[in-house]
Amino acid sequence: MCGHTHCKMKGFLSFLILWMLKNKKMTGSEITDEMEKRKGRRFSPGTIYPVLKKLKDSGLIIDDEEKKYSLTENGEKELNIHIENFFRIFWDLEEMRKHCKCHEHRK
Amino acid sequence: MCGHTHCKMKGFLSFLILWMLKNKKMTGSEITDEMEKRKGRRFSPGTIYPVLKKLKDSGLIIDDEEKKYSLTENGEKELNIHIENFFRIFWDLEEMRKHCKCHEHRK
DNA sequence: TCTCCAATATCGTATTTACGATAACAGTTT
DNA sequence: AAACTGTTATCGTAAATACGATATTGGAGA
Repeated sequence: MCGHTHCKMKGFLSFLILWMLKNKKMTGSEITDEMEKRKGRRFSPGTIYPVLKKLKDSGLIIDDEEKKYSLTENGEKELNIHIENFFRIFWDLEEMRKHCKCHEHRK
Repeated sequence: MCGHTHCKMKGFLSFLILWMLKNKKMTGSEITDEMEKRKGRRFSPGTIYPVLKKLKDSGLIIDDEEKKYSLTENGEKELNIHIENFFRIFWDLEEMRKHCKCHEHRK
């Protein structure tokens, strides 16, 4: 997939994890699977779990006996802030989408 | 602006610069100004100019006598790839926007 | 020409993000 | 209990991204 390009756009993994957990409790491996669908490439465990640990230590997510993670109240607040920022930065997303005629992925 | 949060979401600066240049020739300082509007915070010159240099060295952008940068053909191609990837990763943006009732920033 | 000023550029470093390898752990099956 | 398997977790390191300070450049005006 995605050929060799120059800007790698690192840096929205924890944001996406928060977003995914907003909709559904998930385990680490479920998160890994879902991320793969989005990115096209599989993140290594050495990427996912440290992020989960960081988010947990920061009090943004918690896990239950089954290792299913979900958002805390703070996590929810922080997610909202991030979404706000995100749409301020990318305020012209619609134009961008039109530009490349991006056919809805995954509908 | 944006209070202290945990995930910093670095990593879309060169992407955004390519996108901005798609629409309009710009100088370094114009790019800095525009980025400030998006991010809410001013990037330091030590951030902007190295990125411009990298993009130029990679043949994605060129500058004219007036130091106005614009996309090359390769730059255009690469931008399109990035946009494709972007919308695959964030395929559920609409849901996200609805979720936070993000009032359109900036018209 | 000389001075001033903003824009541009570079340097060294800090921080963040991600990787690969490997280890610990839990549940199943034999 | 022992071996197997997939998930979870940690460690050290590499790469990407951004910062702050500083240097350089190129006019505009005195």
